[in-house]
Amino acid sequence: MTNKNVFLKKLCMTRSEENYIKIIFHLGGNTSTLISTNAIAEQMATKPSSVTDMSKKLAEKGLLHYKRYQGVTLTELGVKVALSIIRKHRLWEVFLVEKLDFTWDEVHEVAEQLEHIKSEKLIDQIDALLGYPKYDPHGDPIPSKDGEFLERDKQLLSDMPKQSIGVCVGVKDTSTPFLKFLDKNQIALGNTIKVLDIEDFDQSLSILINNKKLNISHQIASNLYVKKQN
Amino acid sequence: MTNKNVFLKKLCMTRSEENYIKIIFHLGGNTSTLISTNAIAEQMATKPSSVTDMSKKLAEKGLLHYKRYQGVTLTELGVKVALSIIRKHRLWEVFLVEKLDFTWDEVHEVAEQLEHIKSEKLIDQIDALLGYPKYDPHGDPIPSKDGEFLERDKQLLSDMPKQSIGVCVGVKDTSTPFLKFLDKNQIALGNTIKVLDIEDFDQSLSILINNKKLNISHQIASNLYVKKQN
DNA sequence: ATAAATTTTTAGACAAATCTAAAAATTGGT
DNA sequence: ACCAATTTTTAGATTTGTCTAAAAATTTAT
Ligand SMILES: [Mn+2]
Ligand SMILES: [Mn+2]
Ligand SMILES: [Mn+2]
Ligand SMILES: [Mn+2]
Repeated sequence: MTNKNVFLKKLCMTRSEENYIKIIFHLGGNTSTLISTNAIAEQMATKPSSVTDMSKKLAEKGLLHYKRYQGVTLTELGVKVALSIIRKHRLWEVFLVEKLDFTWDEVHEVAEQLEHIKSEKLIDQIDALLGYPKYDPHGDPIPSKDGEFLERDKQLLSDMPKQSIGVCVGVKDTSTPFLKFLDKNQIALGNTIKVLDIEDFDQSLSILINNKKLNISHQIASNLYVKKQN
Repeated sequence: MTNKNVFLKKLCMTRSEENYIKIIFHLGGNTSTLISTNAIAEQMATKPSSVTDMSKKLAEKGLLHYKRYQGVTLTELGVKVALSIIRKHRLWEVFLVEKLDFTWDEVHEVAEQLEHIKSEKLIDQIDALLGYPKYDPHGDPIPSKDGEFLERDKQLLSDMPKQSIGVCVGVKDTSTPFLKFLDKNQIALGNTIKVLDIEDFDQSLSILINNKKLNISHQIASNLYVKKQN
């Protein structure tokens, strides 16, 4: 067991603290970019004053660097914690889809709860049961036990040129309406998509998927990730 | 969906409230027996004054009957809530043992967390995945979705007469030391036990299990449930 | 450079769940 | 029936995480 994992074990984090760390990570706090109080407040659906209070507490605990009026960045330890929560969230999502017949628009809400369960054995066994999956149902990468993960080579469908071909590998928007729309139009991860045409007027696309022609708006295309075929 | 299940859905219960309801049920609050403030405090590892506060809140919510200085009993709704938590707890315990290779002494701690996850679909799918089990790893019955469950025909091994035969169906003590002791001596649920002799001096038993003779103390026998063979 | 707008922090309050200490009610022994 | 012991409740304080309103710092615009 690494030295960092020992710290992880001793740290006792409340559910609220864990949610702050996770959201700061998603806002880019893993790099040295400073994350603003307001940005965190918006994501947490809370007030900036609450964020300030929590930032002080998390800095005290060694999870982030906080300078008044500047913003925060995660410490190395903070990144570790963030990755461990994201790992749990995404593994539970896979579990729900693979083992319990959940649809990909139902899993997020439940995973938000399950990600806070404290048991190292539990999540490692779930990982094993699932065969150590690399990606969650939305195409997002699952960090390994020691925090490693590969960001996939992907781009937005809306950034693909005419006549190019790609494989659908993820979604940017994970809202139920968007995912239901994809289901209705039989667009799923793994499908091959060819961009037939892009309309000058509104950037809407004509694509070939499942051997069928389909017209989709720019907004749809800008929320679908594909891996370009060379 | 029954009328009561509709109530269950609307009720939003905190983790602490759920734990109080569960413990009151286990103390016998499903009958009309009054449960004392002190008894609840002891089980909850909290102070009587805290129990009084919570009793008022839960009575306000319609989950229990509370009369000052008298004690509490669960309402019909309170019993429903208790059974739904116990159902979740025990199903998760089965899941951990059957699907994730947990041992029967490891499951309780994790189930204490998992029992509070809010998702009807989640627990119903776990139930289905497990093949609708009737008993948990410790031999305790699992309430069905609508709160029905059979208490098993069982008695303590220490209450069995000489020469009688029974099948081990449950444990009274679920502590790790006791369960580890049973593992070490290869005593498991489902095993047939014959009482060969009972020592007058200390009530220790000589039993036949797995075709081997074994001596166990009265304390061990008084924490093992068996179903008597006719 | 100064003023205006925005962001962030502070100060003080609140709800939930807990605690301690003291008061009130109940129970039990004689 | 009385006193003493026990149980239970009340009153007031504490911690966590949040809020509002006001003050302070920073950023943007003129
Ligand atoms: Mn998610
Ligand atoms: Mn996801
Ligand atoms: Mn248990
Ligand atoms: Mn059990």
